[in-house]
Amino acid sequence: MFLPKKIFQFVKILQTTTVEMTPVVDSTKDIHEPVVLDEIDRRLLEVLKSDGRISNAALAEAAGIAPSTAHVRLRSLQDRGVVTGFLTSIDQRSLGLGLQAIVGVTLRPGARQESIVRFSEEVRNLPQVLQVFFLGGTDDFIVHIAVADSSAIREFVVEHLSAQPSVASTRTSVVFDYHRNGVAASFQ
Amino acid sequence: MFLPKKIFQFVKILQTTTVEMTPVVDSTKDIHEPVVLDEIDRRLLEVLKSDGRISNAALAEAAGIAPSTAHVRLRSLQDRGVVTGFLTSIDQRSLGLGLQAIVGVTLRPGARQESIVRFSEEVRNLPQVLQVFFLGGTDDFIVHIAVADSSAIREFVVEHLSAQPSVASTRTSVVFDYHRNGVAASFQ
DNA sequence: GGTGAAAACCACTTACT
DNA sequence: AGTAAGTGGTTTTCACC
Repeated sequence: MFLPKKIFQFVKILQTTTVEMTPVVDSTKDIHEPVVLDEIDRRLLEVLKSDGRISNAALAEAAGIAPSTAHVRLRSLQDRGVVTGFLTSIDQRSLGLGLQAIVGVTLRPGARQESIVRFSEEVRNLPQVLQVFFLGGTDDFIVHIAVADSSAIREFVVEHLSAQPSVASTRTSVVFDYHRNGVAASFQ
Repeated sequence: MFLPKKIFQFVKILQTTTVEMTPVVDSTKDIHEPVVLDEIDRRLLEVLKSDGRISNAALAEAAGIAPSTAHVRLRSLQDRGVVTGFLTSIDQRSLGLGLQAIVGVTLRPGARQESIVRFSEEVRNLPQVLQVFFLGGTDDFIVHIAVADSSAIREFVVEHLSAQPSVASTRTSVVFDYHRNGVAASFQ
């Protein structure tokens, strides 16, 4: 050994330290640390929930704080993952999609996990699809779609759902009325 | 605005258990005049759909038009009812609502219309409720809720759904995963 | 309907408490 | 963590094409 014993030990400590720190940093990505929201945060969210395009000045006034504070607060909410995006509510009829439906899908028990994953990813990226809920219960997932007419519903179900080997059955219900109170973030 | 008229029509359809969609479209009162969207409108909507807080300047550039034009266009889309609002997507866990569920509700055939109307209006304004779909099919409507834990699901179902005399049965499914492509406007 | 220019307005940073 | 002030940029109007 060319290094004195003391230095060798020191290096060892450094190596140990490095090895210990790395997993801690990595795991923080997955572990959801609890977000603490105070009264002002909640007031900001309450306003933003239904008016995502409000100006910072108006938002500040609604929450009773200075505009600069509101600005910092909102960015903090985004950084902490509380606010995950700003969306525009669009009347589907205007897009020529005057009919909405809920399709419940039951998968075959024997379906391979990989094919289910690939299938669900395909489904949720189809243009007709507004939302997909993956469930534990009777249905394995339900799909909320907007289409032009009833034949387009049938077309969607036959082409993209029933045709899949993983799918055991589907159950379609026409949406007669729809009401939304808030927008939940997609699961990460 | 809760538009009792529409609900009444919906209830009527349910009671006759005939899946007819024609009566739902109100042909007597406000006929929905067709909205014509050109290519620029569609480009604006495509951008706004997933970024409701984009600056007017950036929106204009994305659509290849002048900021002043984009401004007029967007206001026109709002005036014509194509864009019905700007919303903020909020992570429900941050609000202490770490569990989501879908509850399918079947109504008793003999339930009186008035009680059903009052009931549905109550349900859709509950704080736990994210969305309500009124359906023609097995379930009469389904409710998407976000709550703190599984006991809160049970509490919600028992207190606000099962307790109602109009309700014949409920079917609850826990949401394991959720994906949203766009936000549809609540039916008017 | 689309645009450029001007005025009003706002976002965002900095310095300070 | 909150605020006030400043500046650089943006929204919004309007006359004109």
